[in-house]
Amino acid sequence: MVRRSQTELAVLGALSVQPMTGYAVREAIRDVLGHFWSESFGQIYPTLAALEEQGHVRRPDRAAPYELTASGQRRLRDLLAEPAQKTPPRNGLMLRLFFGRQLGQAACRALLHQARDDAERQLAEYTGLRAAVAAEATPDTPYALLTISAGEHTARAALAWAEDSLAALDALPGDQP
Amino acid sequence: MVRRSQTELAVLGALSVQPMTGYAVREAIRDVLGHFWSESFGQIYPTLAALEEQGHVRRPDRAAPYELTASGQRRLRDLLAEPAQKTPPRNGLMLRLFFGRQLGQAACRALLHQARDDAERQLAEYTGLRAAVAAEATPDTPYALLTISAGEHTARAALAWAEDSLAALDALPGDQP
DNA sequence: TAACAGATATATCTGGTAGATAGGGGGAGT
DNA sequence: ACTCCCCCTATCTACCAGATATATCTGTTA
Repeated sequence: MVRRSQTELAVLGALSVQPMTGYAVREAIRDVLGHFWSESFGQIYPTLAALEEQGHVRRPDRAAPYELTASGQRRLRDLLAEPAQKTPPRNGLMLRLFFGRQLGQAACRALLHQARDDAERQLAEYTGLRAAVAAEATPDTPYALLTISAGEHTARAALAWAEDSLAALDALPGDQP
Repeated sequence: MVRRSQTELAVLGALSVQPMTGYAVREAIRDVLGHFWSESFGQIYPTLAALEEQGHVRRPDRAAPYELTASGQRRLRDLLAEPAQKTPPRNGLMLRLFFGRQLGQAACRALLHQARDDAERQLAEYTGLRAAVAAEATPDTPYALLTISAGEHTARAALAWAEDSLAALDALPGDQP
């Protein structure tokens, strides 16, 4: 199976909202899609160049922002319809907890405390984000709320897991804090 | 900041359980850490060669499995103590749902159905895994159960989110199925 | 016994990807 | 004029996944 570049879809999607420079594409992806997607300059600029060569994206002049062409709009729809390829898991926290006996019980507790705090902070972020997005009702709003809801569910799950796990570690025989 | 190879930690961790060939390392990572970690041959073989050169890993002869040396054991502990670097998010499902209006409501519903089924299947997997791991009690078992619990929490959250989202889409004005 | 299938094992290549780095240009304040 | 500080465009290195090539070993079937 051929590996497909996922950057193309994200860049076309960003430009479907409004014309932007490469820099602004990166900002938009970080600020708007940041909780489930990320792109780096090293990907964005070559992708924009390739898209321009294929006519999916255009710049009135060298200094103007990139804008989607009709063919780019079509390309976006095609890519959206392709099945989402899932990225292989790589969770450094779990890797450390799995070898927790060798890391030590105290260090594991510290990791879990951090995970709990992270989840709490994230949950608060999503709550604020939900309010901001819900405030301005557009045809796209319901779909954006779907992705925010996913973040909330995930953060709440992480929070509950961290609490459970701290309790489980406390019940373990061994050096208590 | 220097980027650290995360493969090194995973390979040393696998070899800390028992001596293995490169092929077996890959199998162990897939079968035991598979729900939160993955490695490819393209990473494992060069990493093993580098670890051997640094003396962290040894092979009695060319055909024997790799085994951890004392310095490798130390290296493993050092890497475990390093803070886990989180991988940037890249969720193709969310990317598609975010641009759901352009994808179409029916296609979004199909994606959510698939997500719900995936979550259900995963949850069943974790339940089976928990039973298998809990059956044999070793000093490492409680830590393995922590990572399984994380999977269960995440899968349950994904399930609930998919149900919620399907309901939200149904409540949306537009082409109903 | 020969042929075959399938698992084990090692290695390499291509191309996607992250993160660091470098530097040009323009506006704001001093 | 000077010099920050953004905005903006790149480029490079290292990391990484997945496909592929190749060879050996083992058990099964003809």
